[in-house]
Amino acid sequence: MPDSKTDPKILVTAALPYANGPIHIGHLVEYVQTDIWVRFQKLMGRRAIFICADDTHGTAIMIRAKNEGISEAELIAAMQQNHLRDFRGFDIEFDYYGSTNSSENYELCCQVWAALRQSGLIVQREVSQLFDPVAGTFLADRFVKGTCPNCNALDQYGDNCDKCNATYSPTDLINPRSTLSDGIPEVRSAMHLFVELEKMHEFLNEWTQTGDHLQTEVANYLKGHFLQKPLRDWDVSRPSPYFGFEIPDSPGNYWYVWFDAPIGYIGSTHAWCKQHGEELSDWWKSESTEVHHFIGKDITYFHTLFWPGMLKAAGFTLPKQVHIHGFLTVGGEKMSKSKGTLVKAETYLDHLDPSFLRYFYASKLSASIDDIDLDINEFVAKVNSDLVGKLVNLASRTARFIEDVGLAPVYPHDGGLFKAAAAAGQSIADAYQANDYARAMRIIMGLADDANGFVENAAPWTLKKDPSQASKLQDVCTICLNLFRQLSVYLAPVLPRIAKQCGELLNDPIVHWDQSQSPLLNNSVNKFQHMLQRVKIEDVQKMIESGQENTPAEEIAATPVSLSDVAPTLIDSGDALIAEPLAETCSIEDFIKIDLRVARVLAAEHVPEAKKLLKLTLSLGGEDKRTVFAGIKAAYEPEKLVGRLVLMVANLAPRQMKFGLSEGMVAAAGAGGVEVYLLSPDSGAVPGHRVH
RNA sequence: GGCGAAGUAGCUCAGUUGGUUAGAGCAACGGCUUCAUAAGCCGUGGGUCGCUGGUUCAAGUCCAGUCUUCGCUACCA
Repeated sequence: MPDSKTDPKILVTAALPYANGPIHIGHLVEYVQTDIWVRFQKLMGRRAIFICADDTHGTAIMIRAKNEGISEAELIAAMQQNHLRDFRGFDIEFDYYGSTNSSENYELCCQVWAALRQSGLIVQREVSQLFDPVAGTFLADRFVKGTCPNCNALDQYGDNCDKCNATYSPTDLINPRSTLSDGIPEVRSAMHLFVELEKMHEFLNEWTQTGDHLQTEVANYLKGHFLQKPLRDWDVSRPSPYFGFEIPDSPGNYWYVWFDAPIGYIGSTHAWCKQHGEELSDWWKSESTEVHHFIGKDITYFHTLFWPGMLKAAGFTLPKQVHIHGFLTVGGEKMSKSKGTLVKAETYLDHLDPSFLRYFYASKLSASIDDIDLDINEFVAKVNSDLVGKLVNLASRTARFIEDVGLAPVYPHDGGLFKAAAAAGQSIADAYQANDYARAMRIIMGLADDANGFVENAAPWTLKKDPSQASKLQDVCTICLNLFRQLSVYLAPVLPRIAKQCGELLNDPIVHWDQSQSPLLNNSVNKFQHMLQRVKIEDVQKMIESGQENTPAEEIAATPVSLSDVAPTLIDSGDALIAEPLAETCSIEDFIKIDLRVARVLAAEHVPEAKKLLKLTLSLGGEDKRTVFAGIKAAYEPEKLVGRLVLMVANLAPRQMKFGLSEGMVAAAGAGGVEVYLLSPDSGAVPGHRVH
């Protein structure tokens, strides 16, 4: 009977996926990484639980539900089913998968909130924030530029000055401008609640810089970025309307989604506890619990400063470690929808075996926060060569020789192979524990090489031809299958399906790491069945193409039945609109002020020092030529632009940029970066035509 | 701009506290084998360890500088 008060317990979380979209292969880096770690802990016989949930609150969910004509509750319920199905498909095995929109989570939020109040960390104040009347939104500091009030440097951001390092409020800027619309922001005020994080500065300094809670590069990042100056107050409330939990002692205000999302780790644990007759305090207020968070580097700030601060203030168990990973790139580039490389979990599963991706990720993951790259050729080579050629082949080439007689009763002489591989178990385990799966895979595949070399020398196929060698044949195959089983144990965290198949082949389920330390004898051997198909590069290409061809309408058809059931009229996703809400209504007079013209690209060139800009020369016909700097470098090759027609804002006031004077603006849609799509007129339009 | 990280064979990467002719896998090439999912085994070729300088008996490994690449740059979810 385990004593939950004193036994060491390991609580593992992965970041909560946002209920605003499906899981894709980028997300899966983290869930696979975490799942491997948890499975490893369990295989070692440790008490570990894997807790996760959907992150369900916030403006984006609210707007999406509205656009789809369904309630938020319906939206997030459908999305959770979608997520759970994808995770199951990849053998991600949660002990509990909840929702931040649960009664348990609300209860915990209230607890944490009360503690923050009690510690005197919450302050309330009117926030005078710049509001962009053109874009119809409040402006974050980075979206306001103007003249530094301290040194009068031009073109400085709303929070601090590059030139003199002064920090100030965006409302202090001289001649502020919205970078969204170039409109003149106006000051509006609203009541907000803040956590005074600076009061925890000393604690956070110590927690982040000592005790191995973080990778060193992360600790350095925090030190260099945040901890050298006072920590800003954290704005944790949003005024109505907002989809979330209303703050009990502040009616009309809601907790900002980033407040209740991490508390979802605890809320979800609470729900699990109720199911299993456990006490929440044994897990989240206990010296004997190790809390491990796995996250991507994009949310470092929240998990390494706000979150430990909140936990500390509320008296919960602090994380033992926050394990931070990098992003996934495909073919060395950021994943992109238009290139088809932003592959949804569901699309992947339509074409390929989940074990491939689990193994591939494992072979690339280390404790570093560097990005990992999925190169299609490497993926195919690795899976076929390592998994099929080396690993599965061991069983495939020997099992059928001893289907009749089974494993030998005594472990034969194998030249020390099994013993050596058993000894390697410790370094493999160490590598798993340290998140260095790549190292673990290297060691394991080295052992598989040795095993295949043994088969080659022992040549069971020759022994088989001589009936007097039957016992020798049984010995050789017993050795080989035991080496295979040993590797299957080592790989069980990564490849649970192979472990299961190995257990079935040899009539002995793999349940514990220690099974790698002693051979299995005297068991019958079942008829060998293929364990993994080889992967064909055409299948991978088909997967990419099918993602690429997905028009928005098809995309909906590919989303779960439950979602299309509740929103049958859905055609396009609301993502784009959510990302950038509609601007304020404008009059026809306002619109007429903007003179849009068709223009031809006469020349296009790179600006060597600019990260994002291309220098374009545009013709409006006749002698009227304009130089325009456009932020489309990531999306377009200059050569391919020359000659084509574009739309330009022809009467925009010229703007002095670092690299020269820009005399207009080219019209384009998309989120920015690689996702930029220039607009073109239908054929017939000529340079100089005005757009009405 | 600031900060963080990386630059080692064609590709992906190992190289512990500085110590013999710098390693692995994949790819290439040559041979062997046929039990196995055209899998396996043996062997060969290929690197002035980004560049420059320094410390040292000794540097891929430490120090300084420099170049290149990538990522992050907070009230975004």
